[in-house]
Amino acid sequence: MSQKVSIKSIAQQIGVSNATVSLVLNGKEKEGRVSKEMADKIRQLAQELNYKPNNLARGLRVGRSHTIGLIVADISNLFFANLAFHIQEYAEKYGYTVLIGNTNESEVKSRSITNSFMGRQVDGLIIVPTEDGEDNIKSLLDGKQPIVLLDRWFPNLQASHVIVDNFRASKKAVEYLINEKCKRIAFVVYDSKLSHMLERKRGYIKAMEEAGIYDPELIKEVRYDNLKEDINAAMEDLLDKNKKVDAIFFATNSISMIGIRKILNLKLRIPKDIRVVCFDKNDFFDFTDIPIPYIQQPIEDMGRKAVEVLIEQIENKNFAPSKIEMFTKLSNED
Amino acid sequence: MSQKVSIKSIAQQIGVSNATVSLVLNGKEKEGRVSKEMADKIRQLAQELNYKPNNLARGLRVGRSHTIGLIVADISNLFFANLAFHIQEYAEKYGYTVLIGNTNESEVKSRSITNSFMGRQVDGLIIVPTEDGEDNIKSLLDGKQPIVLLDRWFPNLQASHVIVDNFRASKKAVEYLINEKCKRIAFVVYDSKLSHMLERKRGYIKAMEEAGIYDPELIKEVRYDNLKEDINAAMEDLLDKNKKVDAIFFATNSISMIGIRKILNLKLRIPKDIRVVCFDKNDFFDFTDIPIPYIQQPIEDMGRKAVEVLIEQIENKNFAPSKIEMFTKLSNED
DNA sequence: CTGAAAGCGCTTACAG
DNA sequence: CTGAAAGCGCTTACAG
Repeated sequence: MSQKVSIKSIAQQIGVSNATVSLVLNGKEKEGRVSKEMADKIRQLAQELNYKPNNLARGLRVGRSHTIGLIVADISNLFFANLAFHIQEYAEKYGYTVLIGNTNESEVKSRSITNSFMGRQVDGLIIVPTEDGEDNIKSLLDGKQPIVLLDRWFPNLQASHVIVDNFRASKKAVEYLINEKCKRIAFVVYDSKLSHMLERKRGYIKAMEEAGIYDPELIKEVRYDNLKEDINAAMEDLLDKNKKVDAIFFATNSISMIGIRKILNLKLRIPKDIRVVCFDKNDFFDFTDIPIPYIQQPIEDMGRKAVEVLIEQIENKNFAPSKIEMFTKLSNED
Repeated sequence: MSQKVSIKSIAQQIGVSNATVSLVLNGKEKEGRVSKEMADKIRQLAQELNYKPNNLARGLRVGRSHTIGLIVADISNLFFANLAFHIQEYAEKYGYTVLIGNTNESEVKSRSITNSFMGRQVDGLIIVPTEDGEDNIKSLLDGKQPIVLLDRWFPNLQASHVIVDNFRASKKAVEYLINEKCKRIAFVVYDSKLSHMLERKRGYIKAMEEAGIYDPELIKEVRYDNLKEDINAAMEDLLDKNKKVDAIFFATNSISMIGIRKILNLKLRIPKDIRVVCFDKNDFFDFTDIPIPYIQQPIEDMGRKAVEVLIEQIENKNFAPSKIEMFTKLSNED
């Protein structure tokens, strides 16, 4: 029943044109110079009939859907879930609805989601790109599609992005450990060519080199699609007495999650036997006396900025790309 | 550029009608009895021009958007994030895209999301309803809108739902504690009239009564919008020596998260000083030697069922409501 | 085998 | 002050 109420049906009942009803219902009665009485009559009937505008039709007509697509690696990862939450909140504030897609770090999946979202006429995309995603992003850019990359970006592309100071953060985290007298600091990181991983690795190496204690053997690269096994193997290797590793820096929350569990399973104590620092926090940090300093990302601000930059682009197609790098801090500093 | 490729432009370039192009591109050439040559020609040009169908327009015409709305309390809560993940996966399998909204347990927010989603012509809704949501659900039902309630439901409404065996699970959890010789078992639960909370409370009371150890003072109700303070106060009261509480059953993961932290802050040991059982797990359970049995919900299956039931309804409007109650188990049983 | 037309619900020039 | 018409991109009867 109520589904059937359209501008047309209201117009017919009152005996007025569709245009008049549309004008009034969009609060543009002044432009249309509709009489106050008629406007009130229309509004009242619309209310009575419980009229709900069809935004699909509106979008088709005005060429804008007021929908944005958000493409993340995995919404069930806390980092992305929090990002998604804030992105939705801010998008809503600006009158946009958010479609969410999960790539699971697969570029094939990423493309199919992109296509599906484009088919749904999203006005723009916020994308956490995958490792082989550069070509796809490039063609979106070429097609003048408003996009903003999030968390990761491609140095060769003129795409807007919102990221954190991965190099600096990583370097600081390692320097903190060095300051705490650690000499053999290991680094567990994704085997990935993505910018954020490369930068975190570069920060680690830089700090180690400056301290004159860099040893490539202390870097362990793990694969996303074999994560648990790779991390466990890496940890067993690193924690071998002969390696004399006295600290481990984990490059992401998903890695630290598994890595720390392994340390505890091996009955090693943190920080007595080994020190630990992580990029990003995990929920469980709050539930333990174990001191685990971590690099804090400004998740809400990242989400907000991503939305704002995207909407700027949507509403002004000639907007120059915004490249935003946000600051992180170590959880134990002020 | 590429945005501009439509069925019409393809039709014009080839010199054929829109209908023919539409038929071919939808693989309905047999129905239209289009010649193989023409069909190939059309397909090829569509490919060359990188034609992407406009699903908004299609949806407007056929009266189905192939979009479903998912309304949860908070996507940054792990339970809902996991549900959302699986719901998206299954929805995609059936060719549906998912819109996600967060109510933060506010019925006002819930209504505004519902309205927004309806305006976007979702084909159906999967809803985790809020406390005062019954009226709103009822009117959706009256409007023949396909919906399925998730996690919580309203006994008085003929609405499809996917829930778990809250009463039984709760009773079993308490019986487990009783079996472990606990006598003063407390229960921390939301102050809520929602079905799942009432059932969990009923299960607790039933088990306590059967054992002849029920004491209303052992039940603490906490408010969603003052969660941390209420739980901390409740815990301090319960853990007062005079109360002799020897076990606590937490009714949700969000409650146990704060409650357990409080126990640890008070330097009490689990299970030595106090035993704990939870509804739902938290990430950090894996990172501690503390034994915390919890009631395991079949999250993926819940998501899958919700999608399947909804799509059944969408595709067959006369489908009778499906009321699905799924089994949980205690994490330490087989 | 294919075209012409109508219509989904809406908005926006244009005309009077 | 208001109406008639066109058109967003698509699909579906209908006609030939």
